[in-house]
Amino acid sequence: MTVTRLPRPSIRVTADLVILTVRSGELHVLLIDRGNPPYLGRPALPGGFVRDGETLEGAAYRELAEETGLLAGDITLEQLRAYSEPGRDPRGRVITIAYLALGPELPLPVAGTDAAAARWIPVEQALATELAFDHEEILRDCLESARARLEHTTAAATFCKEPFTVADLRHVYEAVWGQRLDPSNFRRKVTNTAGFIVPTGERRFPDVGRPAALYTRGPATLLIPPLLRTTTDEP
Amino acid sequence: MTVTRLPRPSIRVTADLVILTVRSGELHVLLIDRGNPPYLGRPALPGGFVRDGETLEGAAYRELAEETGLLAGDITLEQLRAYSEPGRDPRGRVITIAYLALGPELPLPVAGTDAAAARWIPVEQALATELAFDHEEILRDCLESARARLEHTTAAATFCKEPFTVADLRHVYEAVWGQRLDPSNFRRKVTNTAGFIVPTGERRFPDVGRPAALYTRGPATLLIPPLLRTTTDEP
DNA sequence: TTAATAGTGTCTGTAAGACAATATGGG
DNA sequence: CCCATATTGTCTTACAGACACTATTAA
Repeated sequence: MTVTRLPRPSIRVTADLVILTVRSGELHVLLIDRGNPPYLGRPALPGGFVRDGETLEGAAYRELAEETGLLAGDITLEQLRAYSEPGRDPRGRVITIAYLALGPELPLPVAGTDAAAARWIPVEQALATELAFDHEEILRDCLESARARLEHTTAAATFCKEPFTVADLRHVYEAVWGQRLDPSNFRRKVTNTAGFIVPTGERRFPDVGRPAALYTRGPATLLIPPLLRTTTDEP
Repeated sequence: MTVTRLPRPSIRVTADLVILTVRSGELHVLLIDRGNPPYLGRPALPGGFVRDGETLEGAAYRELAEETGLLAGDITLEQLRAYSEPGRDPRGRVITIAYLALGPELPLPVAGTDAAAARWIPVEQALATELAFDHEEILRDCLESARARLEHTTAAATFCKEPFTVADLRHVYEAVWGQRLDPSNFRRKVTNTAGFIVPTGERRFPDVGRPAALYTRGPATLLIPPLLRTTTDEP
């Protein structure tokens, strides 16, 4: 039996970012307009090639800083999955690892990058648009991941600028899940989960209605028991 | 302002497999002994380089077939995550995407591959061994992923050769979670979850004790509500 | 009959959904 | 006072954990 030396092709690797934030009660994603071929001028997820001696995480945080000015301390990126269809990039063999970030009302993206423009787009609108590459699939996968994450972790609080009210936190769930939640039951749930939110003792006085107590993020990262969506269906 | 052309290094990519099965009530993982440097003779996860025109999934299923003779129809692989530390492979820049497979009592691995040997090792023993590369970290991550998967999906049934009894299914949970479950409450849970297991009407007559009803896997993939471990702790 | 395992029934505490009731601010 | 929102409380149902109890086979 002859042992054949298998081909070990060189592959270029990118880290692409799905950066989500809630603006005016609606979930938005950061998109750029591509400044180079292929898909010139087409909306796309920010991202770029991994450099020598750089981890995927490093590349993802570098891209994040270039596009938004946000540093690693400001926001947490989480690896989602790899996309490897041979034909997915016309330039050749490119594998992309997608990263998901959840942030509070983020600043407008910085200019001066490769991208012709970078801006916040409501996710519903983004999904109705023709995105570059297979970025629609990546965005859909990240969305489902983000929705599931809210069920089992305290990640929703990272969408909130501190200090925040229980209603602020609830609005995050409502925006990401696209579903209204009962304010009373929601409050009971989050206040009974140790370490989720920590009261500051301060209050916020809105234009109308009773003032609300203010909170900061607590040390817990997991929600036990989880806070489940009511309408769950097969994937 | 000068635009610098960024380096876009070529990277080699592997798909590595964490194949788990339950043998004699204990969770086992498939390991090979490396037949080439680096880490010559050291136990490692099976896996190999992605070829031209091949997806990561394709490479993973090809490796699976080469190592075990199992085909895509026999077992499902699920992508876990990518490992990209620059120094993780002494041969140069190699990024690995890990795949997780859960299977019923699987056949002994086929011989005649690169690997000097392939065999089932209890996971506790594998974790106490010095594995090649960063495979211990990959194995730990896949283990935690498998444990979490049993909580929210019907994946545990894929560990069982059909037809199986409720006790067979319970033994899977006990092996993967490393924790005893109450037979009575476990039965109530799985039989009340629509589409998890389907009775065949047949029974199995063991050497000792009352015969048990036999089941096959049902169409459901998600467990709603989930079947949670009692002892859950922060990651 | 006994040993051993399969399977059923019951009690109890926790938590979620629905929703009423009360509190507290600004007009 | 009225409006809007925050916050508390109550009732009901679902379900998990503990565990007693019954059923069915082989030896």
